Parts: sequence; structure tokens; C-alpha cells
Amino acid sequence: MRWNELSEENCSMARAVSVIGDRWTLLILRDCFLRVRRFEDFQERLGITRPILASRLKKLVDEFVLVKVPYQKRPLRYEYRLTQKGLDLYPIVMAIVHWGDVYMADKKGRPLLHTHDLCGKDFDPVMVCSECGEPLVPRQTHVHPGPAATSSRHLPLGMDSPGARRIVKEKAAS
Amino acid sequence: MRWNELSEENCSMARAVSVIGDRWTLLILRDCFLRVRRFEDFQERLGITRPILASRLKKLVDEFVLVKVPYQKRPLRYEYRLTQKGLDLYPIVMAIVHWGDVYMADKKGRPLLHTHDLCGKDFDPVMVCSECGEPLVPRQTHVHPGPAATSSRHLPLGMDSPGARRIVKEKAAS
DNA sequence: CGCAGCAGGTTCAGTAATCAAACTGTCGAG
DNA sequence: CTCGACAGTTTGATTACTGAACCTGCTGCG
Repeated sequence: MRWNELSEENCSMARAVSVIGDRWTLLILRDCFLRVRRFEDFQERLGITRPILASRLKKLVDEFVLVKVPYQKRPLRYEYRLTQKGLDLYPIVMAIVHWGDVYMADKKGRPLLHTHDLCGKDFDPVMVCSECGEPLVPRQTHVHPGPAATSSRHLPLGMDSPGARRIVKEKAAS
Repeated sequence: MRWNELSEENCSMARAVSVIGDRWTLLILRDCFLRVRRFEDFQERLGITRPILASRLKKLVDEFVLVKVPYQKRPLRYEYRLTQKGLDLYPIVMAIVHWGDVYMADKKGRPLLHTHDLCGKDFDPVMVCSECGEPLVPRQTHVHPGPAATSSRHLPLGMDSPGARRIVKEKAAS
């Protein structure tokens, strides 16, 4: 499968990954949330090569995750700012940072702490259920087909997934 | 910067991205949470080439995100299961799926709905502050150096970041 | 026994993406 | 008129990914 074919898959994750599923893109987005906005600043902070940075920024602009806003004329220069679509990536970025803090930090602790202005405390992000507010645990959730469910691929062991075929076979054999 | 150098960066996000920051890896992990466990099943569902799948699974095992568990002897065969470290990627996966649902779904709606067994309802994941329980909004948070803060890179406009140098210059000029 | 089939990979040649470094173009300051 | 800042683009060499085929270890069938 080619990368651009990913965006046509009937799977929200595949479509999201076709936009943000790239190491450089994720690091660029982290910097966006740290209020980095200019080409040279991204380049110096990330150590990314200039052609790659240009291509990733272009893609994010094409996808409406970032907008180019002029911050001066003569010479006309633009900075990159998060749109609402981009700002809504915050949970993804925070979830990744938090996982890195827990599992990839060295002995000295975390390089960066996050403070919540509302309560004034340093926080960790916690993912909860929108309906009951309880923290989400993978074992306490399951999935079922939604309105746009068509393909059997990317459904969890749907009736014609390989796993299900195997299970059906195994049951038939017993 | 090379990919493997990423893991040495003093930044939790960079280190996490060195493990999971790859389109295929993210899709493999999604399937893990859908209880896909075998090489052939991953291969068929994802349409990934076999060498890449083998290399990604190996990397995830090396990083203790997955473990190989034998499910039969003669012939000895293994399946891939999430470790606790892998299970803790759930918020990342859910956040990506949710963003995809909101911004990348087609008119028909979502391909997949998630049900929370505790409350019995279909839910969206919401990221809240561990201290006060309020939903996290990027504008209501800020960062400051933690115990392991060393390099100025990857700090938000630290005193010797390019952005800060520019701001200092601009203030001095006024 | 001989051979097909399955699960889980590996090997190989060709194509695509990424790298470092240099180059372009516009402008303001000295 | 030269210098430096900014925001990229171009170039040639290196690295990663792709698709197809191949390999291994075992089982079940005739």
C-alpha cells in the first residue's frame, strides 16, 4: 500500500495517520504547541533538513492543520499557526509526551513539566469516558461497526476477517 | 538528525516518537488493540509488506511494547501481545482515532463506534487534568523545565532559543 | 514415502524518500 | 555595495521501502 492510498481507507486511524503519522510531523506539531512558528526556528530546534521541513509544513497547511499568516511585509514573511483542527491535536501530542515521560525518561526525571492554569498544578493528562467520566482502560471497552462501516478490513475480527475465519474454522472442527 | 539519534534527545516526545512515530507502527498498534495478534493477520489486514511488518514487530518487541508468546508447539508459533507498556499506548491510539473521526470521516459518519463497558454507552475519549479533572485546552496550560531539563533545544523559547533571541533583540530595539 | 499446504518469516532488485550542502531571491542596515 | 536574515529550492549521494519470490519447519493426506 502506498502512503497516499492510506487516506482513502475506511478507517479513521488510517486517515489521521496519513496526515500526522510521520516522525517529523509529530515533532513539528509538538513545537507548534510550544509556540514555535517560523521556518528557521523549526529548523534549528528540530535539526530537520530544510527540504523535509518545507514539505511537511506544506502538507500540514494543505490539510488545514496549520495556516500561513503574514507577520511582516517587505519582505513578505509568513509564520505557521495552528488552526482549530491543529489545536485539536493537543490530546494526541499530550498523550505521546506523557507516555514518553513514563517509559522513556532517564533517571533524572522529566525534561519538561506541564502546568494547568485553571488549577495551578503540574498535571498529567488522563483520558476519560465522555459519558461517565471514568478513566478509560482498554479492557473495559469494545468496538462495534458505526454508520460508515463498509469494509471488513479494519473492523475487529469481523465476520470475514482472517482471525474470525480461523476462529470459525476452529469451532467447526470441534 | 538520524532516526536512531532521536532516542537520545532530551525530550520525551522525541523518544516516544523514535518508537511509535511511524505510520505502519501506529496502524499495527491499532490492530493490537483490536485483538489482532498474528503475523499473517496483521499482514492481510494492513496490506503492509512482509519485510516491513517483520521489522516493525521486531522493533516493538525490542522496545517491550509487544511480547512474543507461543500459542502452540510443533511447529512452534508465536503471537504478539501488548505488554503493560503497550497497553499504556491506548490514550494515544484513542486520541488519534477520535481526531480522525472528527476531521477525516466522510459524510456517512464513523466507521467504528467505541462502547465503554463500565457505563454501557458509546463514548468519545476526553483528556482531562489529573489534578482537577477539567478538560485540557492548549491555551490553559504552559510548560516549565523539569528535573531532567538540560538542553535549551526542545524547551519552549528558552533563553537561548532562536525565538527568544529574536524577542530579546526586539525588546532591546524598542 | 512424496508432496501439498500453512505460518512466519528472509532475500533481492528496483523505486521512492531523505540527507547534507550549496544556491536563490528579497529586503533592510551600514 | 556588501552583509546578513529569512524562507525556501536545487542537487547528487545515501538510505528506506516496495513487491515478488524464496526459504524453513512442521502437519496431514494418499
